[in-house]
Amino acid sequence: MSAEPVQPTTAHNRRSELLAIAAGLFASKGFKNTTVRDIADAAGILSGSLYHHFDSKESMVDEILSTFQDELFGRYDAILLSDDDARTKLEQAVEVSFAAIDQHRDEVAIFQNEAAYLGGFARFAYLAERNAQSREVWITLLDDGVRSGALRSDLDIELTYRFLRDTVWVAVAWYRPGGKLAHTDIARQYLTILLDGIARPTPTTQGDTP
Amino acid sequence: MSAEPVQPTTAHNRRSELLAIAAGLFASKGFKNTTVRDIADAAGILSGSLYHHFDSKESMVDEILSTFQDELFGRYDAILLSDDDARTKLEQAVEVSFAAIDQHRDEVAIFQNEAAYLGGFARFAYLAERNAQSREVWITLLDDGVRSGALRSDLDIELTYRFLRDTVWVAVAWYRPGGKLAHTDIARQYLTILLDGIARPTPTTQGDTP
DNA sequence: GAACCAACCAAGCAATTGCTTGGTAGGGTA
DNA sequence: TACCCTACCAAGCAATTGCTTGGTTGGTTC
Repeated sequence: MSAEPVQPTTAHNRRSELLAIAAGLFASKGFKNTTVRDIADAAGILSGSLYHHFDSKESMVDEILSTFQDELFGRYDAILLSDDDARTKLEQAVEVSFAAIDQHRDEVAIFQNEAAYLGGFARFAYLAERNAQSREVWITLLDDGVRSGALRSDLDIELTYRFLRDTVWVAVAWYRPGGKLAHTDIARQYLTILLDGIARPTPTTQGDTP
Repeated sequence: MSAEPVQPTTAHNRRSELLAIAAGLFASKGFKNTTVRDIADAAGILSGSLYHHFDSKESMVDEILSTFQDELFGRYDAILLSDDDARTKLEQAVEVSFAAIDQHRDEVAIFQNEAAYLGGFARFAYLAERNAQSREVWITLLDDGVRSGALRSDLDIELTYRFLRDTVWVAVAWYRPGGKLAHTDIARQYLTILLDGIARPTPTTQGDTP
């Protein structure tokens, strides 16, 4: 009756194994649409047995999302602190984001689809904080880009930020690893489309060096 | 206990009134997270009374989505059939999309968030069809754009299509009517960012007219 | 070989869910 | 007056849901 019972690995990993299974279901069916019985079935155990590992279904998403975000923002911070120029930093941020989509597709999808709903609960208040933090990262990068002359000076930073953020993350809806394009290729192409619009035009006329 | 009982209008409109209330809840909380009691409360009636107007909760989303899509694709078709040049058509398609976000925010949001899940049911098979149809619209516009020389010829059409589609529709996540920017302004700005990347560079060198 | 432990089962409970059923209030119509 | 119709109520049922409880199993440790 149950799906493939994943092969038993070393003791301490069962927890993360179950989390990965749950993440896959949450991502594809939605949090509310996924029952604890669904998760248990996919893991080859009974639903009650899940509660040996986790307090609740809620704490499963909690752990999935918070773990992922901690890692992601660690990488953003590293970029911000580096010595590279503004344009390079912006490119790196985009690349890191696409790498996250590649390596943590389920987590990104869950965050994309459920953050608005989950954010309403006190327990998930950190989602809103992370969202604000993310905004600061992009705005900083864009501001630096404009100030350094790497980006056009007539940009509506706020709108451009949303454009950039949305454009990057929605790719999770269609990207599948192992496809024709690697995530690095997609990041490159996205950046090309983006920067040839955002970047200052090639020396034609238009002098606006600050 | 119940929220504001909407003022009674003429008889035949009660149905669409209830649909609008349901759409608002589906959009903000998600389909599965919205109970028939939620909808009834918001309308100031009891949950059972909804079934005087509708067969099921499912048929409510069904009517919401299919009605919206019929209208939207009518507009796309009108654009495709017009005599305008490729670039104008592309701009119009983007503008129509942003107008849809402005005038049917709930419907767009529901489609964005629930289509993947609902599409799994036979009843909502038309969602996948509409999706394919939408792809044809954008691909056609992009192909025409490249062929006519309005767009760069080195574009990965498939990737550009996804970029364009995603970019347009995710705006529903943050756009609120009555804000600083009208939907027409946003469409303009998006097009500027987009086209200055997509459109062939201003006559510098680069001769690639086919 | 006794004690311990992580991982799980078997059974079920309380709450929530979509939906049904039989009835009623009030306005319009002949 | 009699009839009908729309919009609703009151009560509740069957299924599903998250979660609990007490027990079992197989392996490891001392």
